Amino acid sequence: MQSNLSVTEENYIKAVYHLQQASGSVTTNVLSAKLVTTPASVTDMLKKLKAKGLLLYEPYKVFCLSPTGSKIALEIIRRHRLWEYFLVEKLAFGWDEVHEVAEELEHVGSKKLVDKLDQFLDFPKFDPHGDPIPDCNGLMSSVEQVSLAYLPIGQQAQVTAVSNQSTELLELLGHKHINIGTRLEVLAKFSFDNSIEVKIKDLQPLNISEQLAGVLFVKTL
Amino acid sequence: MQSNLSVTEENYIKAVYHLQQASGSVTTNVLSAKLVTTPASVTDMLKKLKAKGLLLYEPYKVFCLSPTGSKIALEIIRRHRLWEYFLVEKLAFGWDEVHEVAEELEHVGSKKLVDKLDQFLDFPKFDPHGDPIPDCNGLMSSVEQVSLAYLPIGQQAQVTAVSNQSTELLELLGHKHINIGTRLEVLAKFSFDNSIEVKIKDLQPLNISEQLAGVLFVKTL
DNA sequence: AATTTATTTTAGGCAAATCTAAAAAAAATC
DNA sequence: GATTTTTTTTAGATTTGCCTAAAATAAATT
Ligand SMILES: [Mn+2]
Ligand SMILES: [Mn+2]
Ligand SMILES: [Mn+2]
Ligand SMILES: [Mn+2]
Repeated sequence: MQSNLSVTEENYIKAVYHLQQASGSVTTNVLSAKLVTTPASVTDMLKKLKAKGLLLYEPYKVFCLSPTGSKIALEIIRRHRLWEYFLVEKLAFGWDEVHEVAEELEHVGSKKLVDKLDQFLDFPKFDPHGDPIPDCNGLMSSVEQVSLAYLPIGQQAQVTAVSNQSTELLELLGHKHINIGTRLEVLAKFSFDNSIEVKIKDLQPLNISEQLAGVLFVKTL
Repeated sequence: MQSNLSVTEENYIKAVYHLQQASGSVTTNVLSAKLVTTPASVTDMLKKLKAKGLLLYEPYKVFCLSPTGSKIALEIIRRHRLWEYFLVEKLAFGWDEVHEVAEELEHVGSKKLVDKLDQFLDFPKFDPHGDPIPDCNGLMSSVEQVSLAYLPIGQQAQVTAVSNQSTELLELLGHKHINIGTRLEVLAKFSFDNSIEVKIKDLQPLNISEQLAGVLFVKTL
């Protein structure tokens, strides 16, 4: 069950996955632009990935990942986003300086390492950029569900989940009259402390701290 | 000042360093055995490392790392041992299952990553196997200085350092009459809790917990 | 000192990943 | 529908790291 792919193959698979998300299928030219390489190099790799059963590809046609390929892509993305979360939350990196390093760390494939890292980080659901982190089975929150911290001003949303079940968190949510299903609107965001002012119907506007916003997940309305 | 070496080149440099430690200089045959490769492949790489100024090498002679090569070796070893420490102390790996993973993580070269990891781990001086971790300048405790946790029964030693300056630690050391310079002998080791019984002259035998032994560094006598 | 043995290097080749230039196919335009 | 343009693939090289087999050198034996 271990796939044993080269760093290059993994980077190709991840790139195909991300381009698919945007447009359903991918072309040689688009992929070569994304990877900053030549179309000829891409064609070489496409044949290789097809031979390994990871890509559905016929010459001159658009292509997409096979089910196996998609599963591997999600493993790589899981590693990438977990490491990003680690770098920001534990090593005090800025969210804008983690990508390059995660681009390397994502290729350390030990399943045990990744699952233990996930546990150490308390199973985060979103990376520092607000992108969902696949769990150990490749499942992740739908992209509609995002951390409250990433909503723009004026956005209306409904609380769908909290990433933490501690009594401290539940106490705070009770005090602010916030529950799963609560509808709210972002009134303002303050860069000084990254706090957010939100409006809940029939209540006074209230302030959400950076810490709280980070663990509150909502779907936009 | 960034060296930008391949994983293979880094593994060669590290192997040369370790073999040098044992015997002062290295031969093609010995290195090929260590890296499980052929002497011909080693010769190829030796020429490449010489061309890069990392190795002092003349055909048919023994060779050793240049000052630059040594510095790079210490950076790789620093990364390897810091990751091993991280895996054991933060991710709850067993000390016997970290080497393979660290063998991969050591090649992620970001200086910022490594120094922040070091800080996050509180600047550990020894890895889980008792080997010293070079600091950000490549300096490390002499191999004579080891954690008390790694001394065999019957060994006499003298306390040389503690890896932590907390008041809690100093309080405990005061209570046990242990100072820098204190001479002791290991009487027994208990695998149940990894505690150690030591004898200090003119005092009753006393028990050192696993936690305390881990931060007490000694030189053997 | 001559011969045997061990070590090391060279020569030539292979696989992976890349490139440039040319050919083939598909898409867009007239 | 024919022609131009774009996209994609193929052909042939290059670089890195590795191999085997043969040649060169050094070390050990007699
Ligand atoms: Mn990558
Ligand atoms: Mn991200
Ligand atoms: Mn390694
Ligand atoms: Mn170690």
